[in-house]
Amino acid sequence: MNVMNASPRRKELTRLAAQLFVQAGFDRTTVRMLAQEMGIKSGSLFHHFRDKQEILAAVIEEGTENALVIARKALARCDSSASARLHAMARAHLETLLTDRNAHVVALYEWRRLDPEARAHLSHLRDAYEALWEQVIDEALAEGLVHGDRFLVSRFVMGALNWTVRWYDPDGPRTPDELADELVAMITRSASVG
Amino acid sequence: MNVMNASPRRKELTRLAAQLFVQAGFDRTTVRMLAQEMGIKSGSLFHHFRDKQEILAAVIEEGTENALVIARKALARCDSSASARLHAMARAHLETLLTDRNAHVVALYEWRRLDPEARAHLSHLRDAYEALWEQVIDEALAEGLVHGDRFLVSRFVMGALNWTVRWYDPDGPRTPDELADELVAMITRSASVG
DNA sequence: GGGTCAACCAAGCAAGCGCTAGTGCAAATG
DNA sequence: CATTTGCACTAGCGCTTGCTTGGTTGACCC
Repeated sequence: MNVMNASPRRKELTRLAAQLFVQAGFDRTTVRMLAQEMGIKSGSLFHHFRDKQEILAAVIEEGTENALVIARKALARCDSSASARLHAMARAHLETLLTDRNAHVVALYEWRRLDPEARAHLSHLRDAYEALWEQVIDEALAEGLVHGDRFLVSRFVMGALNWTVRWYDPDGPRTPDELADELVAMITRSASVG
Repeated sequence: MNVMNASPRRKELTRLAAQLFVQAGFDRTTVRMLAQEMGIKSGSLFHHFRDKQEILAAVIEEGTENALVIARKALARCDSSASARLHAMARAHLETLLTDRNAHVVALYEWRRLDPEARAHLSHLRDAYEALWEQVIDEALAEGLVHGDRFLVSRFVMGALNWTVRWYDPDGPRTPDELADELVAMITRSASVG
């Protein structure tokens, strides 16, 4: 068995697994389906992953890590105004959500199927990501760009953004960036009112 | 077999099923688990429901119907200003979401497990509910209470509200009504800016 | 050119799954 | 009274599931 390394083969298999998990759901995706999609036999799967659970964990882990990387890059790239940083985070969030869509849909909908150990490990990753958001929201509150409770605002914003995976059509008229800007506009027009 | 009637017994079973579906997920909830929780044997289950799918459909149907009823009542009760109606919808949404929580969590997370026929039927119910929202948002746009695209605003708002099932703690300091008012405040402070 | 090792395969086990068939029985119905 | 109906039972069929086992292949290494 191949322990927990990150071979290129494993990455490819993880990507394929994410796709199937989205199409059929984790529980209804059988190891035989996974193997067939990967062009191997079901037994061979367990050379790459300890068990089916580990495949799920791998999918979610990679998606969340990508989200973290992209958000940090976006923040490093923009200037330090609260407005710019808020826009950057919203755009980065939708960028990962919609390009790495499969992995994130799995993370959103199959989280409860993780066993306790995997959930604990991945919780830390997710918390690190959410901490970025709360930090940016804090800055926006301090500049008077938005109003309200820091906890509530960040929850509402993330809810609105994550919900997009249920209705957004990449072939439609709107780009993810436009979406992000619209949301930020919706909650920041209040700025000059106080 | 008991066709599709709505006996009180069946309602009670549906409520219990919703609870189990939330705890374990639809696919991992076996008919034996359902039967045990209901105090009968697994075979007897199929006297009340045609198959397992029908139990899922019943759970979601009842939750959505309740949501519709409560939202309509709330709109009928409040005065006709866009602000009042917006608050009423948000409060009604959180009221159903958090009191009928099990059914709505199932609707949100297990929707894809419905077979095509059930999905088609329930889609109409859900569309009727969302139409209420879009109507109220339209009125708010017309009064200049909120700004932006009607489609986007309603999606963002419903996303923010539905996301609450993931983090809201009924034993915490905030009431659902406070939550609803905070969200409405977040998107309407922009009113006097234009 | 023997040894190593990741990658794969064929075959199948034990457990659990949704669901059916056939029956018992008390209350409602004529 | 006889019959129907509603609800529950027991027993188990037929199938799928995640995973294991034991072995083969071919590329690379000293």
